[in-house]
Amino acid sequence: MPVTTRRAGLRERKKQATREALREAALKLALEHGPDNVRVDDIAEAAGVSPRTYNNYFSSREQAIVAAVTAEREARVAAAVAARPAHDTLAKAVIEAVVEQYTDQDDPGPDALLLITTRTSLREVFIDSATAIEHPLTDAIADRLGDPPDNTDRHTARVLAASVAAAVRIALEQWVQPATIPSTTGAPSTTAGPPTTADSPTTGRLVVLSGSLPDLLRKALAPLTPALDAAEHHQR
Amino acid sequence: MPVTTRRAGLRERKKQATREALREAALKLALEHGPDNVRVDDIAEAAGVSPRTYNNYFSSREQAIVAAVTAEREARVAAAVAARPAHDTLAKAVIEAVVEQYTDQDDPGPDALLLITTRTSLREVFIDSATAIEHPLTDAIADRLGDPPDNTDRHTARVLAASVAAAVRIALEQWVQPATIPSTTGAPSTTAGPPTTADSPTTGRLVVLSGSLPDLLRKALAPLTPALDAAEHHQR
DNA sequence: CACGAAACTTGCGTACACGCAAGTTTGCGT
DNA sequence: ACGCAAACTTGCGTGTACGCAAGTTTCGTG
Repeated sequence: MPVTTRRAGLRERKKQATREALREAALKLALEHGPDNVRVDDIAEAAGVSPRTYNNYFSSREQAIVAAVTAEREARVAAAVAARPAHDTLAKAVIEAVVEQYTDQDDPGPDALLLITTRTSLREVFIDSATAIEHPLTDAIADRLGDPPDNTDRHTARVLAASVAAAVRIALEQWVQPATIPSTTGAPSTTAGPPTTADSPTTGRLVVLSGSLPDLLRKALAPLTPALDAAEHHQR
Repeated sequence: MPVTTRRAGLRERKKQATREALREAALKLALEHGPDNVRVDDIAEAAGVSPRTYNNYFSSREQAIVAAVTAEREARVAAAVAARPAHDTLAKAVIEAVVEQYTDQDDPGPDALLLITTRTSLREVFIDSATAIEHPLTDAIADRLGDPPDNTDRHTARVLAASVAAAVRIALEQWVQPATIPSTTGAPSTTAGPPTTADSPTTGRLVVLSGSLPDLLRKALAPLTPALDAAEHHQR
């Protein structure tokens, strides 16, 4: 092994480079030509890989664009929880870590956010991206609860992490909500009819980000505080 | 309007009939020829509709098969919560309703369950089906909390419902888990490589349903009890 | 330093999802 | 009873997802 490979393998770095290239190419093209006028072939070409390779990294066209905005928040949230002082309540640690990581976003740029909030499919993927924190967060919470590392169950930690993820999801949902929607409460297949047309096609940026994200996050996480506290007290 | 149309419109009934026909056709064919040897065209043909219509009812091939097993559990869970006696704790109402509805399943048949647990893609859709209870459950919980009906926020109810859904999802996940998996902790695109091969292709029914579903549900829901209780007390 | 295995890329082929613009059915108002 | 509008179905066309079986690169090891 020559000194040229400084850290953690060349392979891994190339992979990350490709991933980032795809992310940024996707976002750039989407901003330039509009999200619907970008085919995966374009993204792949702009990133210098084959279209097939694109799908080795992202399983849908929207994921790449959204990934450019969310970057690797999942891992960072979990790390932030672990980094909170030990005397913090579990509830406080989680809430502060989440708010912190979603606030000091490395500014995706307001244009990128507009892009995502405008198109329904992008909104959905963006909102669902919150569930990605579930697994890392499970580890972080289990750690704080003092769970034995070999314990494969970790019921409580898993449920709490999933609940936190769900709360974050709801906060994001409210944040990017296009003002007041008509109805659309049921499952995606409730109406069944082909009038599955768009929501606001050329309405042109009427979406307003309702409320500040930190506030929404705190409000959404507040109801979970009792559960987090209880888990903490019960465990020790 | 002649007396022939007895209740709730002919249109609606036809739609439900088509939906059910598709569900059952999908399950039947999947059981006969194996889940991979069934194309949507086959399902559509067996149900007597065009392939295009299939996608007006289900947005993926797996959804129809899973829907045949889960039927309309979402709505029934919400109804069950509303039906619990008024003196019940919110926590108790929710837990009992969930357990009840997932226990007295109109027996999908063990073969159907095996089918779902065997194939990874089916497992995923099945597990995700738990999130469908979120919206009905939000209404039911908001109702019990005495939220004003015009209140469009209902932060607490939404978060609690989402958390319950997440807990149910985790219980189902554990229930259909194929024994002990190696790792697979990260997001679906973490490994990135095309070695995206199957998990247990011809292993032939080695999956064992670990533990009884009611037990798993109660264990998963238990950590949320404090949050449910707190919401209830705070609201009145 | 060379070699073999494992990881990754890529082209190909197939199946799928879905917008669109007809054509058909249902249901409601008059 | 008639007719129109909304709901639903369907064929078509395009773009997308992904298994497979090469070809290529990386990496550990003797």
